[in-house]
Amino acid sequence: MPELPEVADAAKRVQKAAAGKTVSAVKIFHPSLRRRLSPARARIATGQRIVSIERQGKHQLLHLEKGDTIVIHFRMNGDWEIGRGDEPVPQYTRAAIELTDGTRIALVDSRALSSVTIDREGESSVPKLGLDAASPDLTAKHLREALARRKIAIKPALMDQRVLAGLGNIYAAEALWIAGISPKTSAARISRERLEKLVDAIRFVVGPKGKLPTRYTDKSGMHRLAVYDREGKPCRRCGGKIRRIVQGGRSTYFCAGCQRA
DNA sequence: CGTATCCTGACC
DNA sequence: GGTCAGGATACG
Repeated sequence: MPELPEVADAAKRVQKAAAGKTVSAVKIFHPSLRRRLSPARARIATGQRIVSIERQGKHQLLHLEKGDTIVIHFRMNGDWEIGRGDEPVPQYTRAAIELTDGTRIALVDSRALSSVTIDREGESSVPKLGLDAASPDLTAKHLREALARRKIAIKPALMDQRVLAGLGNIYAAEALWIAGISPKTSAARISRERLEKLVDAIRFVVGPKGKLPTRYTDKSGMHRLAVYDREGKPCRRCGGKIRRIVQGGRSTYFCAGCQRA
């Protein structure tokens, strides 16, 4: 569940299930995850109370009482499944945070690309991120400054977490369709007027803080998408054919009819 | 800038 | 069997 609203929702669920409680164990089940977070490192969390939960872009931070932090990133497929430690682990559980009250926060991820790290006090494995895409502080002016001197197309620029934190492949494409901007447009050369439209579109796809829209990215929400995964289908706005191109190694879907450079 | 890489599953 | 996948990083 990789896009920002899903991560925000996941962070809320873990907040509800874990805030103020004490970690009994962080368990790592998948070998590739264990390579990055050794059992010894995972034991740092044992016995510590989770004092707060924070989201930074698509990273979830569980702050522990001694100043250490568990940092989770779901990448493509990760999600939480919250249950009890005495139940069998869900399918595709790659790691789990178990709490002394019996709660188990399972990290499920069929592809096992999610990451879990533990930062000691003063360390940070979270890279430098741009303004959160759901931030009320996001303005056309801010976006213009963040995009200035970027010699890349707007679509990959929007996905660059240093420009704006939280937008992924689906929502970047959807926001550009809503704003009527071609994904190939040079990021630094978008007019102020179109940036205003783009900001509105970003607000729409990630939703206002605390009031997230129906998920686009689960099965029931996918049909709401205007361009993503709709290659060859008609554009809902102009009837043009939705096209697929590759930018930065990722699929970009757009309507060549009504998304102009 | 492009490409490979980390993984597994779905689909053709 | 091959290709693609909602992400991000490392490297040429």
